[in-house]
Amino acid sequence: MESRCENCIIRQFNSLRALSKEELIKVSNAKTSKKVKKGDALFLEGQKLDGVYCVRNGVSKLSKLSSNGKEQIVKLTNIGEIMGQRSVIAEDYTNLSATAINDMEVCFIPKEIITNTLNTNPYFSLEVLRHMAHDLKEADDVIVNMSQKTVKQRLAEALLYLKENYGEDDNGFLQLSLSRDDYANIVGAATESLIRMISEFKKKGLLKTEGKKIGIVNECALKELVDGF
Amino acid sequence: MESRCENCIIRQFNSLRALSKEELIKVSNAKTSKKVKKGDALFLEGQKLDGVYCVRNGVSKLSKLSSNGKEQIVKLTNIGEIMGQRSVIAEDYTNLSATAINDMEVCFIPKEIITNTLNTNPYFSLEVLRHMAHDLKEADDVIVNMSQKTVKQRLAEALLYLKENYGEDDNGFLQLSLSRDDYANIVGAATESLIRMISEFKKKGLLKTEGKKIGIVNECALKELVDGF
DNA sequence: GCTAAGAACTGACAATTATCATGTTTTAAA
DNA sequence: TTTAAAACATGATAATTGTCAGTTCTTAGC
Repeated sequence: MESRCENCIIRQFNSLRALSKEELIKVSNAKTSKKVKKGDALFLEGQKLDGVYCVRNGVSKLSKLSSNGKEQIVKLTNIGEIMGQRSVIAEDYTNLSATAINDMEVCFIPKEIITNTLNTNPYFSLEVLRHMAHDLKEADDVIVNMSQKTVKQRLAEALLYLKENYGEDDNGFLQLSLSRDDYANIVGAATESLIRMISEFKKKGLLKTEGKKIGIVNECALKELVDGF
Repeated sequence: MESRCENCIIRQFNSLRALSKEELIKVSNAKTSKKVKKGDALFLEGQKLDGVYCVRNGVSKLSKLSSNGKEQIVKLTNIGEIMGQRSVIAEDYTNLSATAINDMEVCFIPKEIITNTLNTNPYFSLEVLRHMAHDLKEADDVIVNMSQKTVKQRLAEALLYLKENYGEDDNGFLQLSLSRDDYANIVGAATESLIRMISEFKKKGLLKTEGKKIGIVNECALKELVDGF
């Protein structure tokens, strides 16, 4: 009982919305659905991708290993996002690994369909271009944050981002629950440093925790922290 | 005595090579040439661009101010590169400032020409897409470097990059001469720290300096430094 | 429910990097 | 050529962040 792209609301959020009905039918016929368990990899850095992944459900982290063996998370995906575009377009190995943070449903679209459509439908190209332009801008922002902000500021920013993008549960805890390790790899700090910072925020009444769950208590204070007090 | 894009070798290096003869003629008729003095800005962060700049000569830095007032250099341009694409495509304000590092000659191409061509020539779109994909990959690499490598490693990497991309003069000094401030803003460190590091490298026989000029003496040692000794 | 594995956490300490203060050299303009 | 401004450089010190060594808490599998 496969669902059809033509009826999929999610495509409104990504570049597939630029496709004509005929093109969508082609995509739908070629695509395969896939379930990915929490913790499993969708693809690994350095692999060659045969297509792109469209996220129907769940969240994944895009990360890269540095030469010292530490992981750096470059981006978290949202529902509707397409992963692996960069690599397919540049006909290049992926520069990032994708790992499911919670259980995911994704659709795999073979690269031939994508490249064909890019060659024939300029609206699609343009749409992909816009998305990539957006990613590039965000990447620039991350660069500046990494080099100019303290771990404290980057953590504050990350927490606000998580609330903004993935929401919170009924008890005011962040919906997306990451390990402390993941937090450290987003912020770009040692896990111990990160944990200490969370404790500090908790002591100051900015956060609350319950097991691995984290909740934002004083959002304003966090926002002030982001641009140095 | 304006030169014509049709005869310009430089376009081989950028996405304009995907244009047909007729399209090139249109571009050439619409473009204006411009000289930019060392230190002058081509555009500023937050501006709306009416077109893109094609670099004929000289080098510029693309940078962003962080909230603490420090500048972070995100990228140095090469000859043939097109600046401002991201902003024109996303119909967005620029997220970066562009400043000439030495005297430059650039061609300004109005955005209407660019967007029109994007809408009608899928090869052009694809070519732009490839370039943007490449930039995105590089940006990811910078993120990882910023968060996982030490200042020492990032400096070593920057120096090797400068040699690789802009060459050295007859006496073995880097052709592109940057201020210590610029180095600090590339590497993402305080200027004093950066200067200290250069002194250290010099003491260890990795570099030589003469005024502001820097020359690489022991390239192998620098390369080893990049991935932790 | 018990238990082992792995997260989460804490402390002590070391390394890295920033800041402030100050002196020296270079550069460019009068 | 002089001179003021800017760039370069160094020392002393403080702040930030990482590392190592360990303890406690959680959780999944038996």
